Amino acid sequence: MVDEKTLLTEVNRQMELIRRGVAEIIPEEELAQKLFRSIKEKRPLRAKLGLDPTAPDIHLGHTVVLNKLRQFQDLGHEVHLIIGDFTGRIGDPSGKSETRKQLSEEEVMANAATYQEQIFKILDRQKTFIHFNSSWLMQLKLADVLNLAGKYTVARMLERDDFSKRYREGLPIGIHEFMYPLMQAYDSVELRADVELGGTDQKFNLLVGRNLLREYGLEPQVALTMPILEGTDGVQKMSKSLGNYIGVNEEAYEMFGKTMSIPDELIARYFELLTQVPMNNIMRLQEDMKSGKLNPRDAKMWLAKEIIKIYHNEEEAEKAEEKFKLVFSQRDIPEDIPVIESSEREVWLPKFLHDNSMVNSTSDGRRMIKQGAVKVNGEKYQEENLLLQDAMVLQVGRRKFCRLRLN
RNA sequence: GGAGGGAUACCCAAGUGGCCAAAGGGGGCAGACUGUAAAUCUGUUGGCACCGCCUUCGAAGGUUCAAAUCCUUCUCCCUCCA
Repeated sequence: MVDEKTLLTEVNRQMELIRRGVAEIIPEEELAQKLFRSIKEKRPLRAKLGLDPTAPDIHLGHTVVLNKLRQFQDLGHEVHLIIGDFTGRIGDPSGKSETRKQLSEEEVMANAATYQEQIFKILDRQKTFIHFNSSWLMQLKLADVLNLAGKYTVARMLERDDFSKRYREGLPIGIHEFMYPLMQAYDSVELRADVELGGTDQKFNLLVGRNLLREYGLEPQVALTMPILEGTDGVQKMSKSLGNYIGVNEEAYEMFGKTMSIPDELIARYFELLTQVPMNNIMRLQEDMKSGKLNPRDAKMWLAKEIIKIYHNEEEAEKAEEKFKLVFSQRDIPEDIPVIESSEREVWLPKFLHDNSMVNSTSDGRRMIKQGAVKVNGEKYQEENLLLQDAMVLQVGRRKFCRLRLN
């Protein structure tokens, strides 16, 4: 039997780790209580995360929440992922900007599979449970649905910014839209979730879950929100459609470069939300950058390596750094560049570059040449015609290279 | 059901007969600088063997020497009224 004091120390230790990077824990004391009981009774907490099955490509923005889940696992708790296949299959006819397209069962399953493959780069497979919410939502009869709807009021639904704003402005709100938070909340009921995680944009939904559990006479879940990560542009949230993302499946060198392109101000935030580097070290790093002791560039290189270590490995991280330094610091030509074959001797460069997808069009090619962006064997080349030689290296801009092979 | 407003390049947005391949901003790309693919500054940003030609301003027709701009029809979006 463990004494109370040891228990409390452990609770505090876990709480401190869990607090890292979070936006809000609602309410914090309740989480501490749940932890206390969990440790005392040796019964892991059930941490829930809902996933949308429409976008199976995971980027670092998604990993902010996943990392937090992983942390729960490392502290001995369980992760329950809910694949929202029900809504995906029903489709969303209200569709504000774009109508959510209806997915077939096969598509949902395929997406879920890719999801998992990527998610387990972060989560511990042993402590992860996957559920499809259609398995219970599909069973509900109209009476059940009405019963569910009866647990909430329109006024409470309108608390959500999005709804109240649209209501005020006279924009349409589909009645079924009120059902989505309730369905998500119902997932928590089915699961008996202890804590549900999500981005800050999910706060309302997480709280509906909390209230609904109470309505069903169960212990309310704790809502834990994580910040929305800015993309490599440093302003807008990371998203695939904005093209400011770093995907977890990307090559190491690509990850390295993209990380180097984030604004300096974002370095500490990325460390905090994307790596396991201790907070003390991050604070020190921040001070050193401020005092000029540490070049932000070097901090970013460290960050890039830390990120690559997670999704690839240490060796890849080192190699990516080497290559980056070679290309950008020494302005040298890397070894592993694509080889293009040609049987011609003399070519018109704009077209040749276009044919080999080094530029977007011949016009673009001409512009590049004019702007001095084209190099042949490392020398700036401003002519439009070029005599090809075997093993010649062509370069457009800083990072597009190719080596010729004549045949 | 009625009245009105809108659709322009990757995005936002000017232009309401020729000077429009189409202002401005964002984004992208490139150059300079910085031993950063940060910041800053500059250039560039439809295609084509290119001082010329071809295609592009929601779609299709029409008027004109000349249309993003005027006319007709159509599609979609929005606002107000019922």
